[in-house]
Amino acid sequence: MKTTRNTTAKTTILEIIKHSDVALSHTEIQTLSNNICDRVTIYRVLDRLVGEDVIHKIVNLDGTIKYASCHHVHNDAEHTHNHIHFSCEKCHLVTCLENVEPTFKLPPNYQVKEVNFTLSGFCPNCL
Amino acid sequence: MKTTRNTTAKTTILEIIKHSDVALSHTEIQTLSNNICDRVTIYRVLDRLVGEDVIHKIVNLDGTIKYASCHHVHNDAEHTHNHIHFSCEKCHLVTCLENVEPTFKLPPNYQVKEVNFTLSGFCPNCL
DNA sequence: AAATAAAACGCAACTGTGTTGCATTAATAA
DNA sequence: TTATTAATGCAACACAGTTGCGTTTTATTT
Ligand SMILES: [Mn+2]
Ligand SMILES: [Mn+2]
Ligand SMILES: [Zn+2]
Ligand SMILES: [Zn+2]
Repeated sequence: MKTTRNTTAKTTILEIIKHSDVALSHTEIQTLSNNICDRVTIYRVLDRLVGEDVIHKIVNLDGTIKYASCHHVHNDAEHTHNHIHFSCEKCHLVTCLENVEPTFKLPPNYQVKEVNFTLSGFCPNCL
Repeated sequence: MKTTRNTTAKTTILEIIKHSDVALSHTEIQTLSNNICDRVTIYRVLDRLVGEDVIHKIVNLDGTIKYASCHHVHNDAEHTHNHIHFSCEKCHLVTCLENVEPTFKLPPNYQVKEVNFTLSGFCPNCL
C-alpha cells in the first residue's frame, strides 16, 4: 500500500497554511515559503494535504483557488467542509466562516459529495 | 454613455445558452457555435451578457467556469443569483437548481455582492 | 441615403495556472 | 546500513483567459 511521507516541503507548507488566518493561493504560498522548493512540488504537496483532509480547497468567484487548514473536529465519519467562504473585493482576503453552514433542501436523488459556498463583497475591515 | 450593440455573435451565443438545459463552458459554446467567431469574441460577448444580467456565471469545484441563462423574474431591484448549482462527477453536466436557495446567517458587517453555491456528486441520471 | 462615431471584432502575441514524464534525491522500514 | 519507493527538480507542455491594435460593423445623426 502507498504510504505518505513527512518531508520538509510538506511540513513547511502546512505550517504556513496553519499560521495564516486567511486562505492562501498556490502563488502566495510559494512567496511565503521563500522558494523552499519547486513550484511543482507545492502543487503536489497541496494535493496530498487535501487528500489527507488536513487542508481544504476553496474556489473563488473568479475561479482562483485558495487553501485553508481544517480547524474542525476530526470526527472522520462526518468530516465535512460545508461552511461559507467570504472573498473581499477590496482587500482580496479569503476567510473561512467556519460557523456559517447554510441549509438547503435538494430535490430527490441527488447524491452530494463536495460543496463550495463562496460569497464576495466587502469584509468588515473594508466596509 | 457607453451603449451595447446587438451583433450576430452575441445573438447566436445567447441563443445557444438559452436553449441549453445545462450550463456551458466557453469551449463548449465555441464548439456549439460552429466557430461563428473568434474565441476572444466569445469571451467578450460572455462578459457583456453577464454585465447585462442576461446570463450568469458558475464556478465549478475544479475552478472551471460555466454560463447559464437567467430564468428568474427580472425584478431588477432584487435580481439575485443565489440558487445552487449541481455539478455531476460522472456526466459532468452542470445544472441550475433555481428553486434551491440556501439560507444562512452571516456575522455582522459583511456586505455580500455576489454568491456562488456549487455542489458536486451524482445527479439523478447517474445515480 | 450617406456620413459619422464608437462598439465590437479578428488576429497575434502574451500571461498565469496547473500538468506530465523522467531522472535524481531523500524518507522510511527492514 | 541497506533497500524500497515516495517525493522532488527540471524542463516541457497544455490550456484558459487577457491585451493591443488595426479593421469591420452597428446604430445614430445629418
Ligand atoms: Mn475543513
Ligand atoms: Mn440567474
Ligand atoms: Zn476586505
Ligand atoms: Zn450526471
